[in-house]
Amino acid sequence: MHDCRNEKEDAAELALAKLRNLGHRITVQRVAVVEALASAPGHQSAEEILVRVSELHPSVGRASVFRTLQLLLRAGVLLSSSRAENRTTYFLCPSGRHHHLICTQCGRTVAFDECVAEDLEGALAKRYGFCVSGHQLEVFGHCSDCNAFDS
Amino acid sequence: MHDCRNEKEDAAELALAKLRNLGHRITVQRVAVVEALASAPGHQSAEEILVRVSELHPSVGRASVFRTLQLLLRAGVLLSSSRAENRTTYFLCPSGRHHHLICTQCGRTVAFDECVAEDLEGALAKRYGFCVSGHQLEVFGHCSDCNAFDS
DNA sequence: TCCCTAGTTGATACTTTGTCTCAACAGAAT
DNA sequence: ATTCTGTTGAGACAAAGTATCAACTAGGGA
Repeated sequence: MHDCRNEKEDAAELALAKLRNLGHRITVQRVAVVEALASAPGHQSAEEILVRVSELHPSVGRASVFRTLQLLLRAGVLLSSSRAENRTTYFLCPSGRHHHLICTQCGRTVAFDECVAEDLEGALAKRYGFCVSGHQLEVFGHCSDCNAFDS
Repeated sequence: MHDCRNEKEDAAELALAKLRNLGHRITVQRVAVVEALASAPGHQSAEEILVRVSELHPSVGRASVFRTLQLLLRAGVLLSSSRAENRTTYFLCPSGRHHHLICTQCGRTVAFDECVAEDLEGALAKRYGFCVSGHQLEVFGHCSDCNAFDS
């Protein structure tokens, strides 16, 4: 349906464009972090990102990686979950919409596409004065493997 | 509309009942953690929970608190967010459904009630073989105060 | 009631994750 | 070139969470 490599490249470009639009400078460090995020499929932990960044650009400091992650989170192009994969993970998602089905037993995570909250965003924006930039939906439960061991 | 105190008591009782039903023992330590979670409105950080637990029951160890939090997460009665309030927070929610509007700038968090994913759960259960126990929707954006400073 | 045993605990050391500080540096506009 | 502001790396620090293991206990059965 989609070409994953192009999606990833788009995600990286969109993320950097968003930073630029918000008035932030595009530095080699920030590019390295975004490329690290885009270079792997799925969610990555902090440690995985640190390793990838230091492979791409060894001189980038640890603090800059975390600063960039925070910046991307605030810009709404990066999502994080402390439940997926049973550790805190990051996922580059410039669309600001990301949905997962997470097994609370084994941490197995499945992405899905249905968007259920588009309509909601307008209503919330009006009611609370929020300027909505995206959303994240996590559905919890037990996967088929883990169900087998349940009572 | 609702009586908050009763809601909180219900939440604590439901949470403990869920643990018991899953075959876990109800110990004074676990009761203390659940009561600590239920004793404050809104989200609490790990440190706040640790303080409250040690007030309620000073002999409860740090490891037991985190073990109980993990147990409650897996049981589907506790939700956590690493974005709300700009730190990792926990929220006792036996219904398994919890929704927030989070300002990515200042961390301000507003809860809302609309449930948009009920229909989705059945479809996901069927498609992926998941036994769904709940979901968490987080909507990101800028609150009215922070909008004032945006370009 | 007492016993048995698997489940649970506290203490503590450890790891991971993330933040802070500050002097040095870099980009863009003058 | 100068200036101003945003950004960086290093490393100390803090917060959050995990692992280990001997000791303890809840709760079902005898």
